[in-house]
Amino acid sequence: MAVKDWLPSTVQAAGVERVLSPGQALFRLGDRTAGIYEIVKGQVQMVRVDSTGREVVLYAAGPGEIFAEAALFSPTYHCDAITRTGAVVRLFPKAKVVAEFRQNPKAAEAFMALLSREIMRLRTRLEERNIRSARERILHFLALNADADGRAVPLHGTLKDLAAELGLTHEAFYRALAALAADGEIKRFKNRILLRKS
Amino acid sequence: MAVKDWLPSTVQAAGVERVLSPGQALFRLGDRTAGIYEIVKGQVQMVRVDSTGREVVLYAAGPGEIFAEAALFSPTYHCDAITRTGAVVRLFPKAKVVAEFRQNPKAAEAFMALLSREIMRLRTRLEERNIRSARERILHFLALNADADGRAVPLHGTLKDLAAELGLTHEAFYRALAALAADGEIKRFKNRILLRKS
DNA sequence: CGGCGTTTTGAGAGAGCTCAACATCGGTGG
DNA sequence: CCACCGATGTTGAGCTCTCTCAAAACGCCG
Repeated sequence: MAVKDWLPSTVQAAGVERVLSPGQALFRLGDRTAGIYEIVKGQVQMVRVDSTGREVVLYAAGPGEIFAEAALFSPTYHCDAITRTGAVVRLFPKAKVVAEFRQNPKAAEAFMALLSREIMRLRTRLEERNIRSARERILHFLALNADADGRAVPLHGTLKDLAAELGLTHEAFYRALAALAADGEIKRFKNRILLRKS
Repeated sequence: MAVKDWLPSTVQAAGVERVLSPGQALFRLGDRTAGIYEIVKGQVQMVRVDSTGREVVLYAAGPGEIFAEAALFSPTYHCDAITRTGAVVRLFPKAKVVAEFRQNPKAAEAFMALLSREIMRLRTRLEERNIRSARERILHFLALNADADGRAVPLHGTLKDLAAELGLTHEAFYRALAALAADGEIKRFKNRILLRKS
């Protein structure tokens, strides 16, 4: 998922960092596409303005994420990218990236594989959201994020972040977690959760 | 989105149709990957079995959708694909597709562009689900699916299907639609919805 | 120690879900 | 042509679950 794992070093070297202050736009709808971005720090929102002038958020990207991949295949951007809180991003120039893909099928394949995996991840998260019950949604997540042994689930960010990723308020999430622990379905630890043995 | 719009005709010609009866598996976890599939009719679920033996649905793909793209870049499948209701699918053999990508960078780029667009669509749908209110979620959808004029939204499947796509029960969806129409926010027609002029 | 963000628990209200009944539409066959 | 049937579309009533607002305990870091 991280850029360094798939982008050839020649292209990585061409990455340019840019610091954005709160409220600043990274690009606007109609701008000529510069390349793809990786978020180093902060958050960037993809925003479109609808016919009534209201802002519609397409997506909020966070640290480590790559976004505007579609820019590689379009002459202009199709939405605005704005950071509310300020952010640091790294730009990989379109020309470099596309040239690399053309002369190096391996790199192209690696990129396709990356995109495919991202699609799968997104579809899974979407399916997750179809589960109404907080309890069941959490179990769905845990089942799919368990280690090889199928029991230990490593936790990365804070629980609060995880609640947001699951589309729950943190209160509902904490309560459901507590209930699962009380029922013996899970055991909670510092940075991981253990699922009950079958 | 449809296969015929991006897949080179040489590869398209290699497509093989297959009819699945209800409950039948298209492939199983660990099977050698055969290629990518397009769903012609019916529905196919991607399923993984968790450590407790419970089935966890990763994704449910419907007519017109392409799935198992990741199979192109992996020797084996990472989940089961099963149809509950029966389905017709078309298989595009991995070897043909990959060979085409290697010798035809244009085809590879078209595929990357397709994947990128799918990612954007999925991210948008995910963002949509973060909107709790049925009314606001529907407005979000309408704003982003309006025609060039920004007012007319064409409807494709049934309203019931749309409700499911938005993650709402059809009742809640119908009610919210009725309320929007009553408030003059939208006007409903046979196969489209008109948004109120700004 | 002091301050900030996370984690936790409480109480209440509201929104959407569930179950249910009915209307409407399109297709099928007598 | 009409009766029938299934699926979609629509509305009602009640309930449950999550959200919201609130407050407090906890842990971490300067």
